[in-house]
Amino acid sequence: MDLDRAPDRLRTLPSFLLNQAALEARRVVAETFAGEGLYRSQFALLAALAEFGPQSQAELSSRGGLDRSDVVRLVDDLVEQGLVRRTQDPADRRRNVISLNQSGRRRLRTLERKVDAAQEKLLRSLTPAERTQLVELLGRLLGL
Amino acid sequence: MDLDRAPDRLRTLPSFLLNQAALEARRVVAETFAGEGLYRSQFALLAALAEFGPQSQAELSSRGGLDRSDVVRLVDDLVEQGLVRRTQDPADRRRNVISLNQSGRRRLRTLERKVDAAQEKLLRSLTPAERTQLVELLGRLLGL
DNA sequence: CATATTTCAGCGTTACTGAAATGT
DNA sequence: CACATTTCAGTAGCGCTGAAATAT
Repeated sequence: MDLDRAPDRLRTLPSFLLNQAALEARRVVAETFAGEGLYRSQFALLAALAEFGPQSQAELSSRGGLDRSDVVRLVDDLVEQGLVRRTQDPADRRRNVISLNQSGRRRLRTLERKVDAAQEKLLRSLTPAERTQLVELLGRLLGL
Repeated sequence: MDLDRAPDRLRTLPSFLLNQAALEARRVVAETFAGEGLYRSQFALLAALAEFGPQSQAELSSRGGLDRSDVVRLVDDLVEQGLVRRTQDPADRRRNVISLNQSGRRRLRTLERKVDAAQEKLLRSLTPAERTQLVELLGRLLGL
């Protein structure tokens, strides 16, 4: 990337740095998911399901920071891969209830290990304290 | 976005937070550039030209963190808009030398003001010290 | 009726790939 | 010859829009 040659105007511009850092993150994490035949955003879906249990696509959408219409396609694919189940909610027949199955739970555990390894690679130039700081600052920026 | 409802697994995952923060940055900054009829990456080109003077597209590519092939199209557009000149380098006829002209310099000044205003908006939940810290951490992550 | 959920078809931007053409 | 630069055509992923269908 050679960003050390970038103009000062960019090297200190938060929106630019965030963009470049996100790109780098994407590159590092992409390797993991390419090998798994999954999209990165599907990890968010699986994680939300593991943490909050069966839920509607609308909930998955807001919890994973994903568009409602993308959730449809991503869940389609997860169903095809046998990682989740999609059933109609009897209490509100507009809703689909998505739930993790055994295979999904197993797959998530594998992914978590690989995703964590990717973070390590991404953050290798930061000390543990700095990593915490970064997470904290980003969280605040996002209103978390 | 409602990311406060996100699972812990994501709320503390650096690659996820970087991605979401970059998205937010893109949303905020996009307003500026939509109104200007320019792409965000063209700002990077103009800034590099202002700071380092006339240079080849290859240099612009590495300095702006852009792909060589995208630089072609972005410069095409900047030429059309009359903001830069593209001339062949007599010393190495493979190269194009891109240079800012008056109109480009003026336009850049306007953009800088608007981009700075957008940063303010993006970072409004952080103190000045925290903003500096964030820039520092991202710079380190990127090897700057 | 207004509102919520899912689904579909399609768009714009972005980063990228591979290869050709040209020149050093 | 190996290598660098520009250009072109095309791809994939991502975030998003608008509208239809269904249900509350």
